[in-house]
Amino acid sequence: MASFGFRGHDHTACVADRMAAVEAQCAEKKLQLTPIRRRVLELLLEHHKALGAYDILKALEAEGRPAQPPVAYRALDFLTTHGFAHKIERLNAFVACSDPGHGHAPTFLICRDCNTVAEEPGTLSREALAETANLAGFQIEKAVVEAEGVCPLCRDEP
Amino acid sequence: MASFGFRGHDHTACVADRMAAVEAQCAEKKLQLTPIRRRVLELLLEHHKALGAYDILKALEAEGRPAQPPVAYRALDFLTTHGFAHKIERLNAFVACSDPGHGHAPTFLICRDCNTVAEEPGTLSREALAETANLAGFQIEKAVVEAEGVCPLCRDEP
DNA sequence: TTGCCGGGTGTTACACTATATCAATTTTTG
DNA sequence: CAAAAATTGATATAGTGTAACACCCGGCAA
Repeated sequence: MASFGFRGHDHTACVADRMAAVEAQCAEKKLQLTPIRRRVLELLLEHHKALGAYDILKALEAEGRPAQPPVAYRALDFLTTHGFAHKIERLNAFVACSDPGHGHAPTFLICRDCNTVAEEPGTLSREALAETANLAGFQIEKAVVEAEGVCPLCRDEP
Repeated sequence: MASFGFRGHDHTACVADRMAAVEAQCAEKKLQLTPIRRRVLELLLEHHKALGAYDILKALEAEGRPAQPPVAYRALDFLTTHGFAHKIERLNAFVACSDPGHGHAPTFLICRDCNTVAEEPGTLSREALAETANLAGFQIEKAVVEAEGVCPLCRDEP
């Protein structure tokens, strides 16, 4: 069984819940959750770790729906633009957002062994960041924290 | 005149000072600041913004010292490994470190117009981060904040 | 001296990541 | 329905990064 936030959980229900939440948001905002976009999001949720665009293409091919790179990148662009997924720059890979529709300064805990990514809210003090930015006259539009290390599962079972 | 931290400064002196500091550290730690490594660091300092590996290769070629990609990546690997430069994942580019030999959780303010990068210390609360990590049983090895926005120069002169 | 060994460099070739472009199709909207 | 907009399909190519091997040069031990 996969892990989420490095703790065990009912993954099947987890995926279903998140899909339902995204569907609801898409309906509300009149966004088109097309079959491809939907499937890509499901893949991210199922694997529950950072997947590269080409991992997704491989998965699509494996299930008899081969596609070219732009297909994956367009779906991922849709998902990230609307906050349903995030790009982990450090890995050139993507993860499903754990809490669509909220905050804008997530912290990612990235395991360097298994590439599992836990998304935690609010490590970054909004005040501290705003203060730093103001000091420099800089206008922040978005900010992320990427922390790399070892997750508990990989630490215990090397 | 270029800007540093979005404020004007004596850039020639700035470059010289930083080079001297890095030289001192290399001498102390018995690191080989070879001509190529030295030149790459100088390029980063002179431009004072994020440069891609291929930007550096172009610059080297322009000054009559053509080189292949591994040359740039090796130099950059040396510089980043020893804390003389940082990689900005968001840009697939590199900047000289503004304060070699210190802290490990820098905040980068990245201008989306001109790619200038300001490195500010300590926006990220070590305590908050440690707390978040402990909560998840995660062992952090390094963390960075990458904030994207508009620098004062680009905001005033669009 | 000789020979080894390690780090650094030069070079070729290749792998991985991402986007531009245009045509074809579907969906939305007036 | 017709026009406009959004999505998809497909080809080609751009941009980023590394593997692998040969070569050179310095130190150092036999």
